[in-house]
Amino acid sequence: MDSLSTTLAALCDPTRRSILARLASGPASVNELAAPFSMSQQSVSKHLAVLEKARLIEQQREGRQNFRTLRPAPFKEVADWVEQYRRFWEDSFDRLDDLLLELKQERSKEKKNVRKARK
Amino acid sequence: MDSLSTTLAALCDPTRRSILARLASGPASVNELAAPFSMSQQSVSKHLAVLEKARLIEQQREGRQNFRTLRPAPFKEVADWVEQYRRFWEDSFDRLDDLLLELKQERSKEKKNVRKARK
DNA sequence: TGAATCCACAACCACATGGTTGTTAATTCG
DNA sequence: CGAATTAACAACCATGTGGTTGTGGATTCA
Repeated sequence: MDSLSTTLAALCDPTRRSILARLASGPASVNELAAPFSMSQQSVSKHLAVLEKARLIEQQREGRQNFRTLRPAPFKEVADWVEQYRRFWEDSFDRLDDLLLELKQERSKEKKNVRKARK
Repeated sequence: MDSLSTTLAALCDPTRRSILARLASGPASVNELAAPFSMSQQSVSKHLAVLEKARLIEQQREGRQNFRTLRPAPFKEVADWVEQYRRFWEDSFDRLDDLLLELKQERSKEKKNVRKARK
């Protein structure tokens, strides 16, 4: 699977996003990360494995404990991807209507050209 | 499932992102959307259903054809979410090291305080 | 009207995902 | 040393996902 798909798949679980939010305030051990959730440590470790495969976090052993830290790159990848669509949500509703109308007119023009080309 | 999770789950498939990219240049029918892929029309329709459940697209019937259009709101939701993490990827690597070092030091300060509190 | 086109619905299948429990290795502490 | 802590590994299970094929309804066109 491509990198962006892996990243988005890792991010689509609320437990994992919550873990990332915790890590945004600094590294944490597995137990610390698991504490807020009503699930087993093993389940949280599975989530951590998913986040690590997506390179959203990295490990750093210290004795018995295993600390996790954020890795920034995939976040930027997501931001860059969604940025392409900014014009859609930033235009006012009126301007969006204009945009869609414009696109629709281009569309029917193309259709006419196709018909013309067939004749 | 919450709205953001549904959106990210819809976005984590490359076929669906490709469909959205096509729709960014204007509305399209199911056949038009299915054409670039080496999969059945029914599979593409399933992907469209996922995108529609996430409110990333909407339908508009015209005779036999069923056109799809982009809906901007969920894109903004994703952009707003990832924006929280901007400071992590925008800081230079040196500054990031500083940041992590800083967080780490805060952490060990907390630890010391905990030990102090126990005494 | 009859044929062709567009597309949705349903059933089926292989595989991934998110949870569980049981266990064990490594490390720290008394 | 022996006990407790931390966290990983493995097996298992229910459910969801992404594909398939078969089918049929609505619409258009000759």
